[in-house]
Amino acid sequence: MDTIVKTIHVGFAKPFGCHSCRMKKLCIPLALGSDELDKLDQLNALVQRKNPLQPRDGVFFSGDPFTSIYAVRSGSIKSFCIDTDGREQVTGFYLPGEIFGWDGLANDHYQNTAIALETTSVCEIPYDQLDKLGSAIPSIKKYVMKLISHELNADQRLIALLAGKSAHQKLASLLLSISDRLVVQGLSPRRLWLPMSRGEISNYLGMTVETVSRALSYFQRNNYLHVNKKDIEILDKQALRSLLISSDDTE
Amino acid sequence: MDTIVKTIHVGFAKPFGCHSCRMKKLCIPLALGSDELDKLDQLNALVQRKNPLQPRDGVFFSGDPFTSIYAVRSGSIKSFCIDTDGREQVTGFYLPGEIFGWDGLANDHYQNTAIALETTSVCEIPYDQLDKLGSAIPSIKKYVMKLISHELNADQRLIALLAGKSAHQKLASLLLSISDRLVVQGLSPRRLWLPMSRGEISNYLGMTVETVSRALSYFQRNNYLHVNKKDIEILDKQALRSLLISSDDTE
DNA sequence: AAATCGACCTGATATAGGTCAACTCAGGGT
DNA sequence: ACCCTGAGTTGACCTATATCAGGTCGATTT
Repeated sequence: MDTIVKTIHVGFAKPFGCHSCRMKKLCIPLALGSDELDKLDQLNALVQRKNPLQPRDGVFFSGDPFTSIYAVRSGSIKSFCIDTDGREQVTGFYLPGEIFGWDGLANDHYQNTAIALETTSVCEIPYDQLDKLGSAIPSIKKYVMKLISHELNADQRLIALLAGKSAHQKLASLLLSISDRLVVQGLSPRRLWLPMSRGEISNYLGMTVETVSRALSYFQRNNYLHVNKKDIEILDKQALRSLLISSDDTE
Repeated sequence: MDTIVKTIHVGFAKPFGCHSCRMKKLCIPLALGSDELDKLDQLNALVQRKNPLQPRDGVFFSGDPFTSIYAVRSGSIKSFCIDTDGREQVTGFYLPGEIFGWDGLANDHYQNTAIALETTSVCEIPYDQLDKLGSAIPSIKKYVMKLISHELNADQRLIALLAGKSAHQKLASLLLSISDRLVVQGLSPRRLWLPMSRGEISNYLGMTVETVSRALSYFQRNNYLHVNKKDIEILDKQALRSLLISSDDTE
């Protein structure tokens, strides 16, 4: 089966390429203006679709030479680094249509390790080729800058969250963020499946597993959510949002 | 006086340009390889040296259209954003030779506000011109990417700090970071002047003023530091470092 | 089906750091 | 010289969250 797919891929225009990818509305092809859609082939040519990853499989590891950025096609990715005292710090979760791997740019080596949280497929986009394409197509170049800068903004939002918010606020913020990102994929904003463990959530948000668990129970008790393991249904999105806009955390 | 300086600037090579800037070893000119130093004039041509800023003066404000990045020439800058609940969150401090303003790239508008912490002079580098120069000089383009990516890495270090470290560790980390950054300026790593208030430090590190104050007192009691208002002398750098590598926080 | 294991939840207790309040000190204005 | 004002420090107290210690449940192995 695998070899058949490979056979089809090799050679001419890839039938399963960016053209037919259900993420094309979110991903790099978005860089192309409507008058440049003919250039999609050029973009498509440099994207390497990888074999599916199993849970815990790595995409790249801290210290690896930086070669490429990656787009999530399906599944999900967590990235993390090991800080000075050997502790693992989760720095991001990436869902379908999202791009990761920029952190390697500064030192030509990835700072983070990126692993699959579930069965996941990613597209590899070699950076030097993307860069060349950027020189030829200004809209690509501009879009690349935007993607990086977007990552910067995401990190700064996380900084504000970690520096200033309570456990309930942090968790509400993460759930709402995931919900929003499911919406742009065309999925329901109410039902969500958390691909990461409680431990990974707690690490990302700078708290303990117990606190995450208790916060989820609290949200459930107050009918903000219905929680069933990693399956979450948002019952009262407004309540979660209001946790964030005021400091009113009281029941 | 102002007009005289302007007159001198206009026309040919600027006598106070990048050539003579004492930060040129740290700043954008670093992008040029030794065989490209003749191109420094091109770079120099697009840099606009601004009049000195007074404390609290803004360089740009959240929401302003993104036009330029900025380099600190002397003095210091803090950048901050206002998050969902109206709270101010400090996202960075910038010392001489450091570049700020990248966060505007994502939305063509600055997300942060940047203000001077003391009497400060900055150089404005219009982004579209820098970008054009990048197309002509590959080393510039590469360097620009590195600068942005550096900012990403800095944010991720801050995330790890905020998510996982104690108050003592956070403060030690900031002090060591500032010390390191003074060294690259050729200044003493032991004596430092903190241009920001205790409140700004505490906000940046996600804690309260009182805790910052107590942590400084603790460091002083243990002869890690000598503290005199904003004047800090590092007496035992190794002790501060060891706070970071193990979780051994005990006296 | 018994045993093992890992992820998650919950309760009891401890503590780091937040909150509140008082005080000092250094400018700056009049 | 006097009062303000705002930044910083310190102490007393309190609370959100960490820590510790069992539990439950479901999946996997034997």
